[in-house]
Formats: sequence, structure tokens, C-alpha cells
Amino acid sequence: MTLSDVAREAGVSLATASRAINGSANRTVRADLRDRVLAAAAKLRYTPDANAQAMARGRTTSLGLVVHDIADPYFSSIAAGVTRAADRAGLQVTLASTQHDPSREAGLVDLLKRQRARAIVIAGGRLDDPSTTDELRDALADYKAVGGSAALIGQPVLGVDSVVVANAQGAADLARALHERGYRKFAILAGPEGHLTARERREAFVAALAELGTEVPDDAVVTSAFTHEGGEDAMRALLRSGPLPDVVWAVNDVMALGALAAARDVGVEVPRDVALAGFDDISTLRDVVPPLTTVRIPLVDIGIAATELALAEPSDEPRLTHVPTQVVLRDSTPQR
Amino acid sequence: MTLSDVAREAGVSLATASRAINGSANRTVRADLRDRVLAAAAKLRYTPDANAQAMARGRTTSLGLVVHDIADPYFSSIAAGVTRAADRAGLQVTLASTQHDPSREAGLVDLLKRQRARAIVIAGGRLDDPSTTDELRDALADYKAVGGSAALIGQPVLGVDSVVVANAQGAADLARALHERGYRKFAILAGPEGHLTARERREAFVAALAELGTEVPDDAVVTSAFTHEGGEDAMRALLRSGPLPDVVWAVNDVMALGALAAARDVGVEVPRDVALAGFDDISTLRDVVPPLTTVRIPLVDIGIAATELALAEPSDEPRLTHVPTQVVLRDSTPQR
DNA sequence: TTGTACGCGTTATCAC
DNA sequence: GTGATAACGCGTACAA
Repeated sequence: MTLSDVAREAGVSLATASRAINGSANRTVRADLRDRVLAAAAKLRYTPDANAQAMARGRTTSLGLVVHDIADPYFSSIAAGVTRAADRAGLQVTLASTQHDPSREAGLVDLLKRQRARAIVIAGGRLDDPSTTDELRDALADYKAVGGSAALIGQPVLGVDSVVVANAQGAADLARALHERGYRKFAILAGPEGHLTARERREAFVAALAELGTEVPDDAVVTSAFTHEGGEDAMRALLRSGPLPDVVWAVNDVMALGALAAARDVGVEVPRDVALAGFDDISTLRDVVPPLTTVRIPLVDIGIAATELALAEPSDEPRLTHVPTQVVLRDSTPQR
Repeated sequence: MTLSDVAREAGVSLATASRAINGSANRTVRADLRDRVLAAAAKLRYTPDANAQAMARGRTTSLGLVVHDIADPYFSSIAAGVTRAADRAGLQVTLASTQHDPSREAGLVDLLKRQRARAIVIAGGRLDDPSTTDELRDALADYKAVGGSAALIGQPVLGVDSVVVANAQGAADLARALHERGYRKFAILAGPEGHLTARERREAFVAALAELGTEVPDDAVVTSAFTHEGGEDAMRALLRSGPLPDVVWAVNDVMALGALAAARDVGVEVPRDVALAGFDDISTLRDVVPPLTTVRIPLVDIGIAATELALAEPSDEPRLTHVPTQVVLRDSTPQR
């Protein structure tokens, strides 16, 4: 089952067998010999050993993908894009999950470095936590030092190629659109304190409203985890805390869905009692009632873009791929 | 950055460096030497090359996972279980996607064989297509011939270890539960013609109803793709074809959600105008209104079970892990 | 306990 | 065009 076996069976040298099967660069093999080798390989059910090839060639054929939770529709859509792009490039995807623990990202990068993955795509959001960020930055630097290339989705804080989503733009557009629909009393489910994407969206949203003369009171901004459960918790807190706002905006869809569930649990109906909006336009939304207003990010395309970025020729300075966002107004935020 | 570099830096032999870093089996290294090696490794930012280790040891540390579409919540939940179990076993997960084309499964197994993955978990459903099945069976046989072990989720038709879901049991239970709630006129969104899981569920459902004296007319059983879109198509066909049944049952949740959307589009309301049920209890359901009656499968646990099965000591005959199902009655199928 | 040397399966370099 | 043979980075008998 090794190439030597095939070579012996075909009565040629190891080198010839290799060239016949792999189709070496400039060296070409005589037709009859090639046929004999191929026949022998088929007969012996020979499959090349990718590890050995990687050793000999000095490069692997695998690409790493780091996510927080593959069951989250946000990440699974990105993963779909990454697998598709990787497939086209002839690479295998190694899926690494932090299981919601951002501090594990650096360790996963190390693991992918061991594996000498050709490139790494990091899909998780950055946190405003110096030690975690530093660890990741170091891990990525080490990885690049051995010839790897990485791309991340989110804030380009690490000096690596990044796919940058127009979070601020989208959030501001959404704020204006909601204001235009007549909303004035806002509440925000803001996500975790130090989550950069959450912060970026929230700040832009608040700023856009301020420009329109509408303030969001501090006690109408509630922090929580960036998850479904976090959205539930935050919404429950909001519902307990006083009179309802006109509209609740969650900094991502998964949280908005959690909020929707929490509201439903206590008989608060969307949009009758309160309007609701999210961010991301995850595929789950197509099955949610009422249809949720959100800001669309092309998640699959982002996965593809990040993969292509990670696979591109290395450049001296970090490249950025900017991805536009688009407000999608749906029934959860009707005209007032 | 190779082990030789570390050995030289530490002033020891390659073998000693290897033993110090890897912590070899019975050989032990004197404390001071070990410290010197570790220090040198840290200083040089050395990371072992997993490929080289795999070559030398004769086994890799990667596990293959084959799905049809990672963005589908059914597969992404299974994937979450697989990654968790693999992580615990110290293995990396290689994600391979057929992009909805079952005939690609065999090719993906070959790819994972090249990579000499320790084990493979195949999550896609079997089709009643001899040539596709044969190809997969052959690919798996070849894979096992080189020492790999595989487990699949679904019908144990291939002579490999399998996680077997009690589809028939669950479907029959559901049929009886719906009958008990007063439903008599059924329609079934049956999925693709040759899809074994779909067939298994449908047949058990129909048989259970028959035992209760209720027949499902042939024209109330409509085939379609096993996807959201398939559910939409099938539901549309059903809505066009005549008077509404009491209840529509889709053989999986994703299709049921498609059906729900199709109904909504034409103003048919669930459960007021027609009741609706599914199968799987995918996590998406928590955000769907009305709450959908379904049959619960513990998807994450199945991923874990399949991984453990694939990683278990090889046995002479295929092992089966049986997974029970549980009917979950919700508002989409109220008492009549 | 430590070191030497071979082997893992393949590619690439060099003669022929 | 073909065939030896030296890498690739590491683990591990075997000898010391």
C-alpha cells in the first residue's frame, strides 16, 4: 500500500512511480510506463499518504478554522463558506472550537501550527482583554513565523489580514431607519462589556441616534452574554426594570431571538407591545415570527472572503477586505 | 525550529530532546536535562511537527467528519458533539462537506483516508441508491484496510459501527400521539424517494396509523428534497392539491419549517387552519412560533456517541449504539 | 540514563 | 526519460 509497493508491482523505480501518479512538475513519464504504474496503483488500491507528502513537499493541504461554537448559526454559516472555498482550493478544513471560551483561541492556533496548516481563519469576535488578545497575537506571530498565513473576521486589531464588517455603518443605518419609522424610546441589549463587535455596533447606533436628537438613557443599555441565553437574560432584566421602550435592539440576532423568547414568556408581544431588531441576518430568521428587522451580513461570503484572504500571497502589510452591511426592515419594527 | 535545533541548543542528543518533550513511554530523562531541553524549546519557540510525528508514530491525531451541509442545524449540532468528543480525546476534527451531494461521500472518505485520519464519523443519511451505497461501502472498506475505523449515524447498512436512531419508534409514537389528540386526516411531507431515514419514519408513521384504523391516502404523501426548500415545495403542492388535512407531518424539522413558511405565505395559519409536526427537535425550534410538535433526537449526544464508537477498540462485528427518541407535543398540534 | 542510527512514505536533486 | 539517493522531522530499537 505504499508507493514502493506500487513501483515494484509496476516494475519501475520509486521516482518514476511518484512522477506517474503525482504528475511531477517538468519531468514527464513515458505513456506505457505511466499506464503500468496507474494500473498497479489501482490494483493495489494504493492511496498516497498525505502526511508523507506534506513532509516531503514542506507544505500541508489543510486549513484551520477557529470558531466559538459550530452549532451557532452565525458560525455555521461562515463555516459553510470556508469549507466551500477551501474545497475549491483543494484544502481540507480542520475545525477547532473554543466552546465559547475566547481564551482558548491562542491554544487552538498553536494546535493548528503543530499541524502546519497552510492557513488559519479565525471567526470569533475579539475581546477588549489585553492578555487574551496578546496571547492570540503572539500565537499568530509564531504561526506566521513558520510560514503560515492567517485571516480573521472582525476587528483588525492583531496586525493580520482581516475581513472587516461595516458594523458601525450598519448599526448607524439601522438607528436612522428606526428613527425614521417613528421610534424614539430605545433600549439596547448590548452584549458583553468588552466585546469589540458589540461595542462597535452599540456606539455607532447610539451616536447616530444622538445626531437625530434622540438619547438612549444609560439604564436602557443592558449588558449580557453574546448568546441566545444572554439575550433572554438581558430582556428579562429590561422587562423588570420599568416601562417598556418603543423598540429593543439586540446587537446580534441570536440575542434578539433570546429576547423574543423572554418577551413571549411573559406575554409581551412583538411588535404590538414592543418592537425588536437584531443584527447579522442569520438564516434562522427565515423561520421566525414576526419577521425580524436586522442588518444583513453575507455570512457565507464572509467565510469565503476570509479563506481567500488567508490563502492569498503574503504581503508586507495587513490587508483588509471590507464587507458592506444592509438594513433589512421587517415586521418586527413597523411604522409607528 | 526543529527538534534538532532544540537538541543542539540544549546540548543533548535528538533522542533525549524527543523524550524530554514528548515524555516517552518507559524512558525517563534526568530532571536537569529535561529542564534544559524545555528551556531551549521555549526559547526557540519550538512546536513539534504533527505530520512528522504522525509519520514516525504511524498514526495521526485527526478525526474526519462527513456532513451534507454544516450550515444545517441538524448537522451543526452533531458537529458540536463530535468536536467536543474529539477534543476530549485529543484529536483534531477535519470537516468534510458533500454540499448536499451524497455521491461525494465516498470521495470524501478517500480524502480522509489519504490523510490517514484515525477515525471517521459519517453523519449524512443513507440513500437507497445501490451504486452510491456500494461506492461508500468500498471506500470504507479500503479505509478500514489501512487501519482506520468509522462510525456512521443512521442505518447500519454498510457493515460499520453505527449510531441507530429509533426513527420507527419515534414516528409511530408521534402518529399515536396525534391520533390521540383527535387528528384523523393526515398529510405527509415524505422527503426524497430513496432516503432511508425518511422512508423509515414515514412507513412507521403510516403503519401506526393503520393499526388505529386511520389510512393516509397516497395523494396525501408528497415527496421532495430533505431540505427547507423541499418542505416549502411539498407544502405548496399540498396546498394546491385540494382540501387541507387536519395535520401535516414533515419527516424532519427543517422541512416542517419550510412548510410553515409556505403556509404563511398564502395565509394558511398553523395550527388554526392546519396542524403541523416535524422530527429531530433541532435547536432552531426554540425560536419558532407556534412551538412545533416534533420527535426529539439528542443531536449533540449522537455526535458524541458516534465519535466514541469510531474511537473504540475495533471489534469483529459492527457495533450499534441505539438512541431513543421522544415525542414532544407543542402548540402546533393542539387537542382537537 | 543517554546517544546512535534506522525507518516512516514521499518528493526532489542529481546523475545517467 | 529514468533511476538512485538524499532529504523532510520525528520516534524508537539498540547499543553504550
